[in-house]
Amino acid sequence: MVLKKKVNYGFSGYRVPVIPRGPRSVRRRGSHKKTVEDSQICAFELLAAVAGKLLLESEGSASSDAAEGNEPVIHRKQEQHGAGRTLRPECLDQGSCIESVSIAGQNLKSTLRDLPCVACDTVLESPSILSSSHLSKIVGHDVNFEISEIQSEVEELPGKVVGGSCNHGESCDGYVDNGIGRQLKAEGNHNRNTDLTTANTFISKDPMEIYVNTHQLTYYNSSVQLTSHRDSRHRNNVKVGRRDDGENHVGCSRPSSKIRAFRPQTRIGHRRIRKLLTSNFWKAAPKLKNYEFSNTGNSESISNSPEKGMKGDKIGSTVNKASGISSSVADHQASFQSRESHVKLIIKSFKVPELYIEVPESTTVGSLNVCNFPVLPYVCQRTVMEAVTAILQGGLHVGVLLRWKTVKDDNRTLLQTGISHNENLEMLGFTFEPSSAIASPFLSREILQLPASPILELGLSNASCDTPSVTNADNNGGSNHELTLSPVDVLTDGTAPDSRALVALPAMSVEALAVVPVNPKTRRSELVQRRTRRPFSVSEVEALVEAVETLGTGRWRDVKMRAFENEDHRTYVDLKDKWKTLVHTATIAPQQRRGEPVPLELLDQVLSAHGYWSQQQSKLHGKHQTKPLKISDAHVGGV
DNA sequence: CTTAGGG
DNA sequence: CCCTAAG
Repeated sequence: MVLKKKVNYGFSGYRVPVIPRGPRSVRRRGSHKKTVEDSQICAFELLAAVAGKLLLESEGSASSDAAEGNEPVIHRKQEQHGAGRTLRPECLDQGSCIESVSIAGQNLKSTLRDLPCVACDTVLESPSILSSSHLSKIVGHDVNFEISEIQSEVEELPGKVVGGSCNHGESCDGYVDNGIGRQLKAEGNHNRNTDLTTANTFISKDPMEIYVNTHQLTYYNSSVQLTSHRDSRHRNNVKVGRRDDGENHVGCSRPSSKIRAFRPQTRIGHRRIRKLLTSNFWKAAPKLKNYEFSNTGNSESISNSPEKGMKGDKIGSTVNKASGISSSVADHQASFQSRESHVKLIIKSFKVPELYIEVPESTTVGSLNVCNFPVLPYVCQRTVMEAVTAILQGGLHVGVLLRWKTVKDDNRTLLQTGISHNENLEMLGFTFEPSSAIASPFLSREILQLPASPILELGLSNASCDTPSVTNADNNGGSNHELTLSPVDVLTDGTAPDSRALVALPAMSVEALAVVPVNPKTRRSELVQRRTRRPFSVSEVEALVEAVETLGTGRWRDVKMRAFENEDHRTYVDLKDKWKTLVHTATIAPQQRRGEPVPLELLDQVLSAHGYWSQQQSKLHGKHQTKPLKISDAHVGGV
């Protein structure tokens, strides 16, 4: 808030306003210098949160996934890099300290770790290479981890849970019966964890390794990457977010290929997510036709088909399309004997898309089930874990994208589709779409804002002009969420410089979010809290009045910049609203006024300024805007 | 993103 | 304060 010299006008002569109001397009926007957020701290916070959780989880959990490590693994380097299970405090001060955290009790490790290593040595005759059994296993395995932890909640939430993977083209129609005897089923998933009926049986023996970089949490190399940043606009909240840094890669063993990441819809950043979560989200839910919410009674049955439910609107055409083919799975075995050229694909890693966790200040620490991790007392590990869990537990649908287009025909061969052993695999991508529509709800209990269901896209291309745009954007001060389109820097894993890689890319599924609310009315209060009320102080009013006197009533942004630049909790809309109320207050009888009394003098100023600008506005009507103020000529007569 | 208004 | 239509 900035208090400036009072401007007297109207009675004692008005001073020509500073900036004539011109076309907005012409007026410069002023400096959008938002301080670069301290992403490192946040990253660490996230790490800490996760780490704490993981550490706890790891306690008492066996660690051997070898039993299931039958999948062919190629490119699996550094996987042991993060074998350690401790988080070193020293990292706090390091700018690029990479630590690993092992997570036990979750199957992520084996699955995620292997996921990137999915090598299609065998020829897959079906286009759905990605849906090969390997992937299915991996994903399915992974996806269902920790269901036990949220089981109780699952039971309360209608929704569908798709098995982590589907085999042989079967549709992934796992679902959750919301009845009393609700069960989680994963149809079509004949791999491990096929039966989700007893959800709580999914206890991974394999620790999940997380490589953490203080700057960004990274599930590196066959890992899921999590990065975080802080949104300056929501400093009142604790958030754990992911930044769109592209460092996930899926590799294709094919030399000569180059990697590029493409992120068709990365634009869906915090802001948008927030928007969805805060308003549209709830309203949209009722519109869904493929879901039935019946948490209130009667049948309570819910069924939703990802393919149907995902179609429809707004975001993610890619996603939607992808879902269309996600349920098909190539018959890995059948193609095994083929002697055709093989297309080798390796998914080295992929990152978890948006992890958006927002916790209001008013939330008590206890309610968050705070972890005992010293670093981040206010971020509850559980919250973070649930966020992750919610994203993956429901399973993933895999879609194939070729040159940004969804490959819909599952029956065509890879060759026919254009994915051949000889050609450069151009922009071959995969989409990992969370198949669980009920994932988010689990978080709602303690996370006030749900993370959007993510879609992981694995893109492959031979483009060589990879440009790490992330860096620039990050330094751009503020618009971290706007990182889009730019190719993500390719990580070739050093040892395989020529290998192609699929880059995991995030995307958001709006539809998925829309499906979440079981009971909109209830959820809303839980998830989207109103900002805490913050009555304007007299000094703030003074600053506001002063600014408005100078700038007028139609330039709230400028008013904000001028007088409340450093008060993030006061948006220009707030200022506008306050002015509105001030005018109203000044208009009504003193007896009717409430709240902290505003000095009469100020109210008088409000009144006069309001009157002046209103008049000015009317005067301007039809006149040149470049000469809005002619007051000097015709001094507004005194009173 | 901003404005302008209604809720 | 929130939500939205408009620009």
